[in-house]
Amino acid sequence: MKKLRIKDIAKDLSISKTAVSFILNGRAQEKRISGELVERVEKYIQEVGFRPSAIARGLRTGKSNIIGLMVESISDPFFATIARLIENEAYKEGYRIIYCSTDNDTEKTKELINVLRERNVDGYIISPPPGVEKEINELIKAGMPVVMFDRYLAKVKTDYVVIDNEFSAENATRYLLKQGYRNIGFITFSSSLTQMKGRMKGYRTALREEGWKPYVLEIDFTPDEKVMVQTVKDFLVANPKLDAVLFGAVQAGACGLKAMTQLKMKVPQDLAVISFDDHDIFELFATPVTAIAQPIEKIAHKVISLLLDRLDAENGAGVVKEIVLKTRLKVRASSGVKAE
Amino acid sequence: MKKLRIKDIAKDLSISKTAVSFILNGRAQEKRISGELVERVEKYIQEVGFRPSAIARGLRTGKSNIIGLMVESISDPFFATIARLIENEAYKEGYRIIYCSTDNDTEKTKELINVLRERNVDGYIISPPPGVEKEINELIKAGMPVVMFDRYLAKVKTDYVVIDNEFSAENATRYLLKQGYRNIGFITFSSSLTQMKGRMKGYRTALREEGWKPYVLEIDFTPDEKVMVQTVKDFLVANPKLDAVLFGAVQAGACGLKAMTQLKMKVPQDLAVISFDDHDIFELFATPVTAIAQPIEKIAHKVISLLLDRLDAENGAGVVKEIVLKTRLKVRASSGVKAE
DNA sequence: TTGAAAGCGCTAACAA
DNA sequence: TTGTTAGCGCTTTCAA
Repeated sequence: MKKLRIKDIAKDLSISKTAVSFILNGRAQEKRISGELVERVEKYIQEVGFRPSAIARGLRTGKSNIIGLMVESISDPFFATIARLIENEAYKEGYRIIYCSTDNDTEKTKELINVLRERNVDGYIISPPPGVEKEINELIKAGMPVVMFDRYLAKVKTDYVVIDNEFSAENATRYLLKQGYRNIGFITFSSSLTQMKGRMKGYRTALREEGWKPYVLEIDFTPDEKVMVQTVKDFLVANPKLDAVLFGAVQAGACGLKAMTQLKMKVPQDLAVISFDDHDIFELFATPVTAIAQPIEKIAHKVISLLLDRLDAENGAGVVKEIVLKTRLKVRASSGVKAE
Repeated sequence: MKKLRIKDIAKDLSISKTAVSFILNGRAQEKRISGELVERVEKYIQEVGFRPSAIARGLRTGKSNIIGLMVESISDPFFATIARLIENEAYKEGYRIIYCSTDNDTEKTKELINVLRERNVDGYIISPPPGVEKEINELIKAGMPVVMFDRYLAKVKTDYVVIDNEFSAENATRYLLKQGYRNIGFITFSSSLTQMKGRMKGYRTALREEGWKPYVLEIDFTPDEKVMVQTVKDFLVANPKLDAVLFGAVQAGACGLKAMTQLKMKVPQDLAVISFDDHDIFELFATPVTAIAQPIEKIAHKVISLLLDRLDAENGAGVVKEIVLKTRLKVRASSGVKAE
């Protein structure tokens, strides 16, 4: 049973290719094709399980019905969850997803943009590394819908969805201060990205305004987690005065908790903890960890809605929408009042 | 700057379309095109950033260079990690990935297979739900390379990569028995899939041979985790004799640990724990949890290698490779010797 | 080495 | 309502 084409269907049913095509595309009524014929064709198509070639259609129409999703790493739980939610909503609208992991690598991302481009994807959802402004702007200039999330690029004028990083970090830091902690560290991955800069800024602001000194550790990301855990351990040992720490991301938090466990530090007695991103590890840690929870569902929903809007719009351009969502501080035992 | 076509390149360089095409496909030497010309064309292509349309090429050649990846849910950390590793290796070989989450839903999966089929994907990596034997067999009959993983379908004769579920579960159960536990429960998601059946069987075998009674809870999966946690709580409360429990999957383990935390049960004093799949939550739990770790890298590597082999082979058929990998019991404090 | 031309399967303008 | 036809951009055969 070889693959059928529209032509075959038409021949089998002794009707025209055009009619089949119109019926397939739901334009039967518009083209005034008899309901009787429509039914006959649909029944036949059903029977033989005919599926028109998306490739051929794509070549002809210039639409691929594919959305390119570029994230730092699809295995990151935050991005994996977003990917899942986006997939669901996109699917309902007839779009499929091709994903790429950028590793936050500028050159790799440029290449990946080209890869998606040659596949004629209809729209892009990008959590961009720094340095790809030019490439994304070219995409936009070529009329492609692009939505950024998690971070944005100041020099790229297109929709984005982010959280209020600065406020969230400041708020969490102030919370620690209110609980009685004074020497509060900030541990995060080194990054020039907007979201990390915002978190860092909020942390520094809170401390500065209250007159306390910042202690910052920027971890270089490596695939070998042990190395990163060791970095955190060294930092904690080198700064025994610390009584609290804010982690800038879930992986930083995971490394930190492992480091603290290995150092046999008690939470919150030896060190209070708050981390960005909520995750099972924080809920289940020996002392449940206070987390700055991102509204993941809302982020995913906004992202795909914005993209679908642009996809529908046709007319390109339109107002640029910059969405900033609020986080929620989920207070748990790790940030309890300082005992002394 | 509109999109270039091969034709434009040829015109700009005053040479033939054919030459450009051959050079693009690395067949210049074979076609005895002068090195000088090749260089000139490559330089120009570089300069203007020309990328041939993958769609047009796909239509012409029948190859899409896309691999379809179908997993239960891309947000599941196990599948997300696999997806990432597969992406990397596939990318090196020039393949891109379209993913779909099946939700383990038979009808949805059938539809998704068709979706991938109409996109002309070159190969399939599937972690199949039950009931899609017919559809997958059709794929295979049509000459499509298919590799299954995590579980397999007995009635589908194609490559697969799984772990030794039965042995792993039996081994873990025996370990608990050796540590002095006697009333050992098994908590898992309800499933007729091979991997879960294997785990169940191994668990039962160990208990039967040692003369102890099984206690099984099969959780119905729901997106609302609270419901599942409650189910586990009810089960634990209803079976106060339990002194140990084996979780059949990481999510079951997560639900279980949450339930136990809420019930203020101490591990391992009130209940010893071992879970399938290793994960940060197990490492970081108040009492670190013994885990049956799957060799994720090896699984991903095997899966994509098998698929690439088949993709290269052309000749279809070939011997069916059924790979069974070993797991590793990572012993932690949650399965310490029973105190009494 | 090069050029012409067919055709992958589909859509859609146009004519009937 | 229906049929014809011209491409979409690329690969590849064949002849020059």
